[in-house]
Amino acid sequence: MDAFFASVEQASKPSLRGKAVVVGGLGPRGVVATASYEARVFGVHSAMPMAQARRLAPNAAYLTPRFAFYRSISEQVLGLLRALSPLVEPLSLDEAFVDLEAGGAAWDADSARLAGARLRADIRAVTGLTGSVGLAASKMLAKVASEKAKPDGLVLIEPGTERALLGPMPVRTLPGVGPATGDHLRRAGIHTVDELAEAGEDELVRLLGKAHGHALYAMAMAHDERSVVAEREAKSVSVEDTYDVDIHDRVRVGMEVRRLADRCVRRLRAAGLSGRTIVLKVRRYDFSTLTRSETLRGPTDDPAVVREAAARLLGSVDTTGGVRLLGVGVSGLADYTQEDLFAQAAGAETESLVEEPVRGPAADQPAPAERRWPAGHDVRHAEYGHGWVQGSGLGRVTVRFETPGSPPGRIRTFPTDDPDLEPADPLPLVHRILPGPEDTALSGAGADGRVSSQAAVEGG
DNA sequence: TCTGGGGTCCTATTCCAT
DNA sequence: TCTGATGGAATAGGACCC
Repeated sequence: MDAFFASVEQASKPSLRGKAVVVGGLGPRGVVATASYEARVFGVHSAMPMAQARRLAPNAAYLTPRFAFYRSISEQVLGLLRALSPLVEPLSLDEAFVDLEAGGAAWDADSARLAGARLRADIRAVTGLTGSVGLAASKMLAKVASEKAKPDGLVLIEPGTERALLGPMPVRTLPGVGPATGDHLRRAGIHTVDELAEAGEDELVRLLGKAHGHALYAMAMAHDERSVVAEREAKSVSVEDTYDVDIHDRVRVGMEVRRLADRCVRRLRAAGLSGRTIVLKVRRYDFSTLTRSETLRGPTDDPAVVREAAARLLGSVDTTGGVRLLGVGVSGLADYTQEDLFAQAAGAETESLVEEPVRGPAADQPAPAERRWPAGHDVRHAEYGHGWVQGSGLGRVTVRFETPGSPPGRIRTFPTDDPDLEPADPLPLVHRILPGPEDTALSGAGADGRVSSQAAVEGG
């Protein structure tokens, strides 16, 4: 999906269409999650500190992400992909691999192109958003193709043309080559994919280590046999918070670690999992990051056990000077049903004591006397109807009243505690006009394939 | 300028068991 | 019993991805 978060916001909010939109954390230490293409013109891009984005594009709209809404749209798109093939591998909310051949949706270049074009049209019809499609014989090449395709395009890499296409590209275009590997290679005089191939496998292994070296050489040769795997099981669950200002107080640090442990356990349980290894993450005032971990005798999903382990781990790190981020994670995951019976029995008493305060809504936020109005989130006003928060502060909240189907709306300002104003759920982006059954049916032309064909639907 | 949150995978080191 | 080789698990850190 193209500039996914920002595009969703533009589709939701008519007044933002064609304008610079930046979605990300709005706190003093936020970073950009997605910038609309209009905002990218000013040099704003993902992972950039928000403060810098604001200097570059002071007039852009700045919004906090609405992950639940993005997830629901992502599910709609995944539904379209699964109609093409049972082999769909999501990479993130806005990106997935599809094995078109396995689904019989494509068997050669022409049928793949057709399926890709149909898919793009269907994505637009169902979500109102644009997606880009990369078609090629492997995951790696499909990804490269989808990068070239966006925004709002389709690129197919013809079998046989792969090496010629990749050769002149900078090494950084290969997935898995980030800043560190890029620098490493540059210092060795390797700038393009051709130069990677020329360097040879042994040299790359010497430079980058065994796994990375072999993988990179294979990619440079346009060689990638990895298959599309539909269901990958989670290997870890973690939560972390960056604080607006560094925490110096040890007691406060301890409290935060406990809260994070509880949040992590709630996520763990919601997924029906338990885990054996508890990980504490600490980012200090100077951005140095360290982790400490402890492996239990068996998997647990007991909040008290995770809290205690996290607290023990905290004891082994020096936090003088201040802490900017804390995180708690659990890995070594097991099915909930494999839970140690002894721990469950023992937990029966402690848990009810322990968990109640955890679940309480007020447990996390000390005293949310004031209602929160995050920028970009939906609201409903008794008189003016549906709108979204443009901004808030100083006891006031500014709302723009408009909906996906309306013309750009008007702005009004209210006291933050106005009883007529309440948070609302997002409205669907596409108002369906009596959806006929064939509207979404889109089954790939049934046939079995020979030529391997992968598609990546991709965002940016 | 001042760096999020949620993950995956790889590497090096240490420890322990055989 | 001491020593060494080997290998797996645990631990810590780092690169990378969206």
